[in-house]
Amino acid sequence: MDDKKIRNMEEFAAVSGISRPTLSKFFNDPSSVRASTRQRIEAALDRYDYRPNLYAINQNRRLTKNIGIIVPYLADPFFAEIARNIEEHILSTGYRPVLLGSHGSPDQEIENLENLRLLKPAGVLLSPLGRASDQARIAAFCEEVPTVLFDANVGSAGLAFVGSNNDQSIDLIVDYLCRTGEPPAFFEMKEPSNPNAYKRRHAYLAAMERLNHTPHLIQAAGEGWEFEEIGFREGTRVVRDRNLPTDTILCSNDRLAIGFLSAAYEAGIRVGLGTDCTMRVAGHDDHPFSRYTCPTLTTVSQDYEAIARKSAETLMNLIEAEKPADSREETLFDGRLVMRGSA
Amino acid sequence: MDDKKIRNMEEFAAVSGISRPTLSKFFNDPSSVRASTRQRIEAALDRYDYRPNLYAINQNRRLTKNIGIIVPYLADPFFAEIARNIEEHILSTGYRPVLLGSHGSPDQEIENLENLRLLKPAGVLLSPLGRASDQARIAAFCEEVPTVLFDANVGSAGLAFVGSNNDQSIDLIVDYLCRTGEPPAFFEMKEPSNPNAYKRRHAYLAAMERLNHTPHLIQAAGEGWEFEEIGFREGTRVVRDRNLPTDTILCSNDRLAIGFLSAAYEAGIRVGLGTDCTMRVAGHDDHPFSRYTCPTLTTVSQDYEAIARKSAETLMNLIEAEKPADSREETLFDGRLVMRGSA
DNA sequence: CCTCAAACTTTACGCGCGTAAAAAATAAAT
DNA sequence: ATTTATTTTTTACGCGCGTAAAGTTTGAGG
Repeated sequence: MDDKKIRNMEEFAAVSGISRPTLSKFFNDPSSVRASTRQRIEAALDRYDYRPNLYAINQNRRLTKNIGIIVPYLADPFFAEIARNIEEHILSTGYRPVLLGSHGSPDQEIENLENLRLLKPAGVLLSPLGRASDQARIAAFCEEVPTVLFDANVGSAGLAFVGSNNDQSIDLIVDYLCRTGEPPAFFEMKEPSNPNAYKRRHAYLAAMERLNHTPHLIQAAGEGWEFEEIGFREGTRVVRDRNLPTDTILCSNDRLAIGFLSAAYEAGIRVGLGTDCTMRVAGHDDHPFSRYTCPTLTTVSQDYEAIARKSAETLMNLIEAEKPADSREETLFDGRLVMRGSA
Repeated sequence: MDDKKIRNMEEFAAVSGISRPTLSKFFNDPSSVRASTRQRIEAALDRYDYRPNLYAINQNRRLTKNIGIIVPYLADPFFAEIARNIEEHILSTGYRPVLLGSHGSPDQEIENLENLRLLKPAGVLLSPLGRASDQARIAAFCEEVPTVLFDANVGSAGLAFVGSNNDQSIDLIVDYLCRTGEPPAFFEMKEPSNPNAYKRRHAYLAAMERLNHTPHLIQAAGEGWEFEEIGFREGTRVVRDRNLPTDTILCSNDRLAIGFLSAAYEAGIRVGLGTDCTMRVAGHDDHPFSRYTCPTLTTVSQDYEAIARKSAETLMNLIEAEKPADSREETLFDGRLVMRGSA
């Protein structure tokens, strides 16, 4: 590695003996130059360390190789995990992922969109906050930038949607719970921030009706993304009052269930399937922590990997195709029952 | 909002009646123009929506307003949380945070550094992987870009370090555990990836010696960042073998403790302070989930907010000062005992 | 060896903005 | 009203790269 500093493509052209336009072609797509030329360039590249100026490259492009990824809450391992998966897929296609978290705040979400717009991204993968989102501005953004929504739908914004099939997954676990014990009550937030929560509520009601059981909703007050806290608080109330028509609780998501299980433990109530247990609790999502709750949490898995892959693939196809796409594709992945100790 | 599209600063100068160089000054620092001029510009800004081209702005700058933030593992809520705090501080100073996660991979860590270098950031806040990190390349990077390390130290790279005082915090909890029951054994990974883990081990040994107790290390095999999994696996073994000289376990971090508690629960061992409990378990970090374990986890808190604030402030000071800094500042924050149900 | 398409070189311009220098306008103080 | 310091305008150049056009070289196939 020669220590001479290469300041721009001109200088690199001089030392490598390749003309600047050819170098430019190479950096945009190495396979676009003759193999022998590529080798000469690559040889020069590891003698002199030169990388094209990112800002100069993108200044004249209408679109860059950036792909924006926005998730509502990075401190939630579910989203951190799915974001990680998406990043990998983006990288493997030669694009550059740019990850932004909205911290549960609609203002931050809009600001993230604004900042992304300045980056002139080729496309965006957006998991919106949901109910709190500024629908109009998200829709406006989607008009300008090819955007695929995942996990949560907001109106019909975006070119496509990838999520999980709440009808199927809730049906699955309600069915399981009814087959193996008392039919479940449904534990959720009264005013969920996430649209999936509404779908799950309806799916629960429908499943119970189908099985000829009386549904029972337990709705916790509370705002924001501190689901464990809310689950704990309301769970404490539920087990104290003991006026449930059932011993089985299906939580709208695992984070609520984690809080609920903690509350049950503190109250001295044994949860699970053993003869000494007086309650069953199930969740939804297969959250990374759900295998370490006490007892381990029976839940329905969301296929993180599949959602990440499909979202990324769909976006890349739309970008490469360049045509405005004939219709808005919606892909829903089925959940899989994960039987553990709690139900 | 007029619908006429403004394509560049030239056009915005035309419609706003302000010359381009003055606009340029304004966008770099609104307070650098006369108040009346600023008002005219701002008036124009909300009639026409124009934002300067990010790439053109940065092309001619040696440094940008970007601040890189690299954490070893974004799916760990501890790092997600601290990153969120740092982002807020950065934003409040008018800089732009760029968050990158290394996914526990040294290669990814180096790649993150490379990518950041292309962004010409004004500075970087780096929480390195630790033992697995490519020390030489990190040191080289720190020579080029003003970098402040946090959470984990790597050699003496970087202009400053901000972390927690493991000596103090471990001392604190060992002292507490010894005062209130049997002296603790120390549960950790045999070859921890994080340098804090080594400090904590030594702090434990020193504290036990000071209190005239025989130390006892329980070292779990395993690699990577799946600490709960490792804690669960090794915890299962520990409670099965039952050959401990003590009923008290101090875990090197909360994530190990979470796994350990789960293992104890599965084995039917009651952990906590009650008369029916046969074991005490404590952790370290005050991980976001530690208040929802069963029982709730007694631990030592790391002051997330303080570490985030101090890291950001230190970096900003170094950037504004521009002088190469006389010495490498190390700031360690004390832990605070968080007494919950497990010990 | 020749042919010819593909790949490369040379030359040149443009992108949107930073910024320097000199001239002009404005605001504050005498 | 005049002086003076501050701010703005005018003019002009440069940054590093994309890319178009025209000319030249390369190498595969006959």
